Amino acid sequence: MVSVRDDLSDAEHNAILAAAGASRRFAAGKDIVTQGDRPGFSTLVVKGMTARYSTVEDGGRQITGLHIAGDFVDLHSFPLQLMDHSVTAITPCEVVTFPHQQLMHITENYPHLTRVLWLLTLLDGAIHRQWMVTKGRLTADEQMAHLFCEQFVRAQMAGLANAQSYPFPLTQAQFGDALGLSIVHTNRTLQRLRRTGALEWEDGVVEIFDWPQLRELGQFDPTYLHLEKLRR
Amino acid sequence: MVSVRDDLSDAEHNAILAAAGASRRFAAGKDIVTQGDRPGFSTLVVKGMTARYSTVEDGGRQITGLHIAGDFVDLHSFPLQLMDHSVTAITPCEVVTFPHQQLMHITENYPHLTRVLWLLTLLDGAIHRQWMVTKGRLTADEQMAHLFCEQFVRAQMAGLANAQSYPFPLTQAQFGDALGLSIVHTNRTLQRLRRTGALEWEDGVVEIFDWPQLRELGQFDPTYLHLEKLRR
DNA sequence: CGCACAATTGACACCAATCAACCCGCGTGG
DNA sequence: CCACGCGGGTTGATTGGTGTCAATTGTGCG
Repeated sequence: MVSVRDDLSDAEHNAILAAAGASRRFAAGKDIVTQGDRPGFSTLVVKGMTARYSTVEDGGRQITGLHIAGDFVDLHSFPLQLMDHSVTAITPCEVVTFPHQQLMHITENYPHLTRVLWLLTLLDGAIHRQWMVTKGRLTADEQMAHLFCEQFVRAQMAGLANAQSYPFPLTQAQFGDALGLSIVHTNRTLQRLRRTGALEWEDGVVEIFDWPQLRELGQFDPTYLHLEKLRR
Repeated sequence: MVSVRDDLSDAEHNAILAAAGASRRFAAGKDIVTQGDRPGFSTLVVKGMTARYSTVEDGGRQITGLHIAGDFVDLHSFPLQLMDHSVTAITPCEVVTFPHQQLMHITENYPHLTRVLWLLTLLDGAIHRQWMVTKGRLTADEQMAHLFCEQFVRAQMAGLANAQSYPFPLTQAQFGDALGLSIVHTNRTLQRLRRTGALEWEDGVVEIFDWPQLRELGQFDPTYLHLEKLRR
């Protein structure tokens, strides 16, 4: 979402580059971090799409976040240490790890950069709250429209979107896990959305035909994505 | 939840005390911060219960978090500035404000204390994720049992609980807004829970009769509350 | 006394989960 | 080459959970 380079001085930029550790690749479907881990480093997505998820007793899975290039998927594990959920690769992924020791050095020496990292985790929290609202108080159609809107804006911010389309390489089952819906109902809801003519979703690409209508359907207001600049 | 004094050195403790600003009181039902505000300070609850919430077009309300004594309700507004949701007083509340200028001073001079503040916001995020999971993948009964469990543990951590009971001063309508259920269904779900004999909820107090059963019902695993200590 | 609010109950409609098929494209092995 | 399995998508039928509408009770308070 927000590139970590935003608003950074040269010194800060160099510090974050120096903190980067190993590059790693993950095949689609592989876990990048697993619930219960104490990873010792945090992971920045460089290429591909990842999902945070938790499972429940009956085997159900809930995806609690989707992350694309430029997102830290587990920056919270730096202060919290223990992973309370898993992160999996939706597509083949390329990531860079940031050892917590290096992040510690940053927090000891670069207060503004520390606030930027803090802010990145707060954006996740803001998105979490919005998902709670859509899950709790919107219909399946509205919720789905909202998620399509959100992902469009986030893809734009990451520079991954075209004027009217963006990559969205989920299966409908995964999409349903993010929405908290069954596969069947996800499929039917998607078909209703398609019939509105607001969008199409094919071959991992969402194409928006009628943005005002989609935004209206999903009651989408991007304020919670905090597109404005960070306080220095 | 976690008292901000945990793990703090004397110097850090003094710094946080020095950062405290005005004390304020709010009557039940009054907003402490409102969506769209740029408060310029963050608010720590000293007494009473507060709720974060957002509203949707049809007038529906979703409560995205409940906060008790010891919780910062809008610490995220320090890095993010703009409030993307509102916070209201469930009961009469006493709070202390921390001017962002003072928090800025802390982040410039107390790296470990900064990480503690960061951690507090990350705990909110972890709870958000858990709420998403219960909303998306558990039944109303399970979700309600889970919330009762969570609130019990959090009340214990704040020193507000007795051995088997804790204050829970919501109306059923507010409780339903937190669960994402209608008032009627909230009431019926509560009655089913009561009939299990696991708990009672009367006059703003929850009394737990059968903790193992309640925990089992709600599939409650407190890992996500990160009860362990912060990395120094 | 009258009123507002919280809790509760019944009847009903509807949204979404489940179960069960089926189609399709693709890769693989006989 | 073809049969087969498999994952992803789609559809129909049915069930069940949840929302909505409406009404009632009880309580506290002006």
